[in-house]
Amino acid sequence: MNTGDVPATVTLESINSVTFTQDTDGNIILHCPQNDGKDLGSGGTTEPVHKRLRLSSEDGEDPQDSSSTEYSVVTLPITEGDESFEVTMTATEMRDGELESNDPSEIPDKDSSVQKKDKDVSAVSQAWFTTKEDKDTLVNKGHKWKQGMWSKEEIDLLMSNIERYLKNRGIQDPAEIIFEMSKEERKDFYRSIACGLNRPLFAVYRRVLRMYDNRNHVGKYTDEEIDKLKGLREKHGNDWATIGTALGRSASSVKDRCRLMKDTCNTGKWTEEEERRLAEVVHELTCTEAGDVVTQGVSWASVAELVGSRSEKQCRSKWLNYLNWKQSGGTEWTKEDDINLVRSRIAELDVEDENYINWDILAGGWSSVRSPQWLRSKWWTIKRQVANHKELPFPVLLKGLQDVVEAPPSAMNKVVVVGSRSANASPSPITALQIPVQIPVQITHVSSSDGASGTSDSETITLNSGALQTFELLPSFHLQPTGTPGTYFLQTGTNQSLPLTLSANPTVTLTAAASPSSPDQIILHSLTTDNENVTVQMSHPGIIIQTVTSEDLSDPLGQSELEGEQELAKEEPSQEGEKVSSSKAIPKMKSSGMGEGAVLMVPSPSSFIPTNEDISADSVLPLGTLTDPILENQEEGSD
DNA sequence: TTTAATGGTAAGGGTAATCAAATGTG
DNA sequence: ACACATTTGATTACCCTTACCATTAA
Repeated sequence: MNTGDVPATVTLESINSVTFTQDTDGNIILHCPQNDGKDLGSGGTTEPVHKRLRLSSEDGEDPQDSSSTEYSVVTLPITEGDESFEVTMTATEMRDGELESNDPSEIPDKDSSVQKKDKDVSAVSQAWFTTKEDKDTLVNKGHKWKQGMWSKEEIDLLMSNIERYLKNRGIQDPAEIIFEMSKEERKDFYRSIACGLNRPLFAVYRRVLRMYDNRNHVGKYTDEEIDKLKGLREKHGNDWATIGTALGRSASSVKDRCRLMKDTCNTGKWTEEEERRLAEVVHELTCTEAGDVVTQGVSWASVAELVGSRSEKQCRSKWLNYLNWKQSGGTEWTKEDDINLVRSRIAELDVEDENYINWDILAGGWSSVRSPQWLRSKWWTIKRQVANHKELPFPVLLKGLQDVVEAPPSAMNKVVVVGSRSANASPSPITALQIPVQIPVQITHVSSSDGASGTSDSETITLNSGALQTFELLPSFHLQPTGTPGTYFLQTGTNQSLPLTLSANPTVTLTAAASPSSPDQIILHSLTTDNENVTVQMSHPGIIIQTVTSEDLSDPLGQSELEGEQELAKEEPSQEGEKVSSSKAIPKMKSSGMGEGAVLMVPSPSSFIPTNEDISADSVLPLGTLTDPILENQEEGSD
């Protein structure tokens, strides 16, 4: 909730090589390399220094109650050729009790000088609790921590923590520490790398083991492996470690694989008899009756046992994604449900992170929802319509989707525009502020009325989009090649007027209008459609229009940017036609040789203009560049 | 000897990506 | 009927937490 924003801005001058990162709660962590302040008393200490910034404004502060003021980074303009940078921060009032605890008996600090301020997060991240009591204790003290899938931000932080640890000790490969060192030798490794992560230590530990175990993420099991696995299972039972070693797979991997191949398993379509049995068993084990909605508290292992012909996962999947819904009188999911989900249900929650969505509540009493789990996966298919959904902060993504779900299905196409902050920006992925809206444009031909890339008022660039559209950029926009074939910056040479209007019949014309935000480059800023016109507002530096033509599909860049594009909005007969306000603004593209379209990835509607309030989580300084082995590393390394 | 911290295992609920069959569409 | 695109159901590789056990240091 950013309702209490105080317009306090502070300019900091950074000292050399200090890095800011931000944790999942929006706290800013100041990372100071070891040798910078090499006093720090205890000479032996080699811990990296992490400081959670807690800036206090004079008068907002009331030390009496434990309310405090949190600051978050909102902008980081980086001036080139200058060591310094500016950090603009906004102050946010914290409600007391949320994270604060003045309890002096908290987990003791071992390193008093450095980490004593980490009371909130560290109590969690520095505790190896696994028992119910441990958790209850912490919960009772008012602590909260994150569960579930790790976000990209968390992984990034973890990686940078690891990298820093390695650097400090001159170690190259984290696997050395994790798999070769004795406990003694790697003392405090896990504690160090858990800093800033609001997760229990054991969760960090688990994740790290998985990440760096080369026998994990091996990929699909071959038939030979399956055979071998069956044999090994006979011989070694549930000794997964031994079986794993013999197979060159991690213990958890072979364990999971075995779960899928219960001895007498049917595959493929369920028979009516099987379905009947499944329902019967589920209701019996959960003491419910036919027609009741049952989505939790089911022991699927037991269910599978009783059903006999299916594995636990098959049973669960069948039940949650189909059978329970069918039996309790569910209705079909419609396009309106899509809109309802995105524009109302989720939006009303006003949560900052997807992880805070309670799908159980959301799914309640919604007859076309098959189960909370199913609804969640529905959300996933919706958000994948946004090509760069993974990089977008949740609120930004959500806002952008509000347009996407209402757009006529034909407005979606396999189009990708990749945004970038500026032409010469570092390769860091800066797509934080960009809301993709996809416009079916295929740029098959680019011509310029005069060769001089300049500011001639009459310059016209035509993007021939095949059957449907032609883009004309007026008067002095131009496309600047980026070096990647088919990828351009859309650029203005002088102060251009914005927004632009894009009319779609049959020529799409970008027309300049009022005041610019950037003299050089512009970004599409909003897109609205009424019957005939598509209006695009533009501002902010840096946009790449990447075209994806049939020929380009073999291009590696094109490929990678296209991933996850399969399920773009479907055409819906829409019986209640009048419900949806959007009409067919954009005629469906004939597939006459069109292949794929081009995609524009644009920042969001005008309400979303990246003013400072909207910039947050991703506006952190670049961290180190340690790659995530899970994502990056498919080949073998050390073993 | 106890006890707390740390490190570890198996089980099982879960997610997300992929494959394949079914269905829709011009 | 067809050629195809899209949707949906099924599968599976991988993720995460829980419950519990083992070892070690204090």
